Amino acid sequence: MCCLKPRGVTYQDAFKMSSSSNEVISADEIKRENRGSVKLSVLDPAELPMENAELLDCSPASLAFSPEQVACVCEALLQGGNVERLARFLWSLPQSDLLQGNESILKAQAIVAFHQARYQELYCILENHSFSPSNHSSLQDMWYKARYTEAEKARGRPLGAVDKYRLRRKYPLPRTIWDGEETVYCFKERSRNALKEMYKRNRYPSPAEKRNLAKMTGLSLTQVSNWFKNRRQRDRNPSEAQSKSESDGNHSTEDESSKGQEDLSPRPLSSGSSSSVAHGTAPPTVYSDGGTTVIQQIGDVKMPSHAAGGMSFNGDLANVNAHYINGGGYVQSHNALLNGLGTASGHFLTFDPQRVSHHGQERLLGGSSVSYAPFSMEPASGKLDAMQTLVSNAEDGVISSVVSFASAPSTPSTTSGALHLSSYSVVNLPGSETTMGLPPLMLPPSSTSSTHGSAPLGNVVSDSSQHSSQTLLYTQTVKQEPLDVSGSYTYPSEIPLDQGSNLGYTASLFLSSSSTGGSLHPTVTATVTSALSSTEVHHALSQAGRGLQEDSVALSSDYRSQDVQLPNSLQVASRAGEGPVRVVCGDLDMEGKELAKLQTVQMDDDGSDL
DNA sequence: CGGAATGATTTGCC
DNA sequence: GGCAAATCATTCCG
Repeated sequence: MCCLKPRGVTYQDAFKMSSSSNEVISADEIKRENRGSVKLSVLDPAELPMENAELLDCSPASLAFSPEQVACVCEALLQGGNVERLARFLWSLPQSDLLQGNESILKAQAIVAFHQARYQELYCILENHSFSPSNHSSLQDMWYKARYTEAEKARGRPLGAVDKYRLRRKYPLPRTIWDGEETVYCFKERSRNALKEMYKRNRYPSPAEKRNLAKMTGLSLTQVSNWFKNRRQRDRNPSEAQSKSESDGNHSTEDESSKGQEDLSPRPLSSGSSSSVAHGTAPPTVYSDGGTTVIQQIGDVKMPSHAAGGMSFNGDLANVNAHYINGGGYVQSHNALLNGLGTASGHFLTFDPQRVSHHGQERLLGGSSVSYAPFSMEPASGKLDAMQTLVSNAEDGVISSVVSFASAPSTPSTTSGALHLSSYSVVNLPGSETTMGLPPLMLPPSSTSSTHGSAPLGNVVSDSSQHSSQTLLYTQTVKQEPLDVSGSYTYPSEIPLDQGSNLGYTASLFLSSSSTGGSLHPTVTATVTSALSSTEVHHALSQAGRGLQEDSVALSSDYRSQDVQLPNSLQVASRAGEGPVRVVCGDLDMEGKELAKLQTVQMDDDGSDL
């Protein structure tokens, strides 16, 4: 660990930072101001019956997240793409959390370092920790972009393609973020050989063969097709290049006489040079505007199948610069939504990154933002950190995400009262290779704080003095608005669908409570439309809710309007091509007090007519 | 979809 | 760095 970010910021500091941008927007306001947008209403914190006093003295230590939780938060924030908030979150963590080498945290640190132009730190992180292949692509991009940016700054002018190429040669990727497979002209030799082999046998492969070849090589079908097309073209007029140069009045370029056996003479890659170029395709584009560098796209999101399910933050980062709205965090543009909460409960909604297809290739678009809530409280004032909110920006109707956590403090003193995101569940869609949900970080049920506080809903333990606290995380991907649901909110309806993509949308609701003073039995009504079979829903619900009894998940025959005792988390997912999913979570009820009115999330699976 | 022309990158050499 | 060849991508046409 060479150069990890210097510490020195305390929870209090973190709180100040976040509280400074605290804004609570009422649901009504949101409704009014965001017609056609997703809205979420949350009860005004002020109405909560809690005595803040008791929530006050919650020492920072007591709010510690488990490593998995920290990682999950990082992932969520990463996915949202708001680096500012991610940075703040990291700052708020104790050193110990940062030093444990968790990949998500490291990744988060790297991203923050990158965005804050602390490149040495970035290199250090990347060079000294091994990252999983799924993260390679984005981290590689970061590595190179950092190099480019540095060089650009040093030279005071934008770099050309060749300049970048040279930098890549000069600063080869560390093996920690690269599988070591050399590439030439972006194609791995292995892939090229496979193509050549096939070409030798058949210059006109059938679609099926191309598909197969694409699968084998990890290239896209288009790339395979282009390769054959180019190859045939070269074979047809091998002299083209020559004539070109000749017309330029130049040397004869004798060379190409190689024609005949070119199959056997692949150009050796930079003789022995260990460097490499690791872009699969679609080289990143960096626009330099004045002093700032705007990343158009980080990483080729068009990942080869094996990398599917990898990070999605790359795309998100893309537009962060362009869309980020100062720390104040709140709504902006047409599709935002938001709101914070206060004291002991928080509810949140999230929208997620989006994707668009581009020439048949899937890419991620950035532009989402994240908000996270109180990771700390201010002991002195006892004021709970209000949830930060932020805007989710959407492009072309695709709503991006907002993730927020509402933390709940608890009792004074030591062991008890720790805030628990009691459960994390992440949807991992079977049928979807490119799920935009949270990464698969499953928190082992048992691993959560032993002491107390994170009793699953439904098994609520009543612990005298304590007040209930809730943590709710909602993350979700939304696209297009289907119908309207009873009193629910709606999404813009004119959202273009991405017919080409093959997405699975997921919605996950995390609700935890270290409640006390009575049972907490919020009810979630999940209305799932057409996307899932009742079995799937049942499975999702029961799986998600650890404390949930199987039989408490009542599924109606048409699996709609199922009322369930709120599990720790609820997940509903749709798979690509299965149609819209709608989830309505409402009527959270706690001790008779309505805490959250309605939370609606609708998901629509594009390309449903596959 | 394949072919031709052309654009943009990548690579090797000097 | 300049330069040109090699290679991959894109566009237009039939």
